Amino acid sequence: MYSKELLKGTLQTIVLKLLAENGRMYGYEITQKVKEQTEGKIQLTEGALYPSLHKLEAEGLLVTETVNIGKRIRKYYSLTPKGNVQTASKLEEFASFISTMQFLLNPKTS
Amino acid sequence: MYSKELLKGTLQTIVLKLLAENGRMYGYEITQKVKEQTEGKIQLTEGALYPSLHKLEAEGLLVTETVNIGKRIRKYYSLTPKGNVQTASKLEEFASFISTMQFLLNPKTS
DNA sequence: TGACAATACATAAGACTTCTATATATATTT
DNA sequence: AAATATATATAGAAGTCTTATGTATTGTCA
Repeated sequence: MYSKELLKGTLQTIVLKLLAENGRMYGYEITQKVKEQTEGKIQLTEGALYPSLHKLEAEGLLVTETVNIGKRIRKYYSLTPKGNVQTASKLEEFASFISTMQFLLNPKTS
Repeated sequence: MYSKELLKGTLQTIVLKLLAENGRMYGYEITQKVKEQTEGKIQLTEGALYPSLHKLEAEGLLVTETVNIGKRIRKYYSLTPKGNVQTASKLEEFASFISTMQFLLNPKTS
């Protein structure tokens, strides 16, 4: 598990990318997928995830779909066209940021 | 310039690494060095840098040295032994975080 | 069948980091 | 003489995430 600060600013990017890849997902599924794909190194907390999802929805990047699974409600999130565009630009920005940081922190080798 | 959020959590790492590399530096020098080395892509603001330096000092990772340049005061910061240890571990953590993120955001190619 | 863990949603309060704006003062360039 | 660069610093605000908590259903194991 990484120090809390590092993850800041990357949560939205992670969520958007996962949705772009998987079509539609629900909150709990996202936390599990991230945990699984990072071998537990990144674990999203619900207190961070849900506000973030709601914010992305309010911004028009996501839409929701409510499905009843037995007596339980499940809320699926998926990207809007606007969300797709944002995802691409967020990923680009992150990639560029990483390469800048790598250069800054390791000027001799990269 | 990157979105503000991305930088969060990396400022301390940047500062520590620069000090490890350059021996001792003063605040303004740090902002200029980062700007120069990243071709303006990362620009530290004073409002972020000074509180961060003070915090690192309070934690015993940095020590200060005040020097008079003419009538102007200049405050040099340098790493303590504890600061050196922290720097190494921060850099390691960051490298690991980056590789996890790259895997997560681009599972096909990396 | 009873208890516990996993699934699934969500919010409130607070911590922490960083930004914007502001203040102060000297040195250098035009 | 004015503007810009150098140099430190703080206050207030914004934003993100954590911790803690709450609710309810479903599955598993003893």
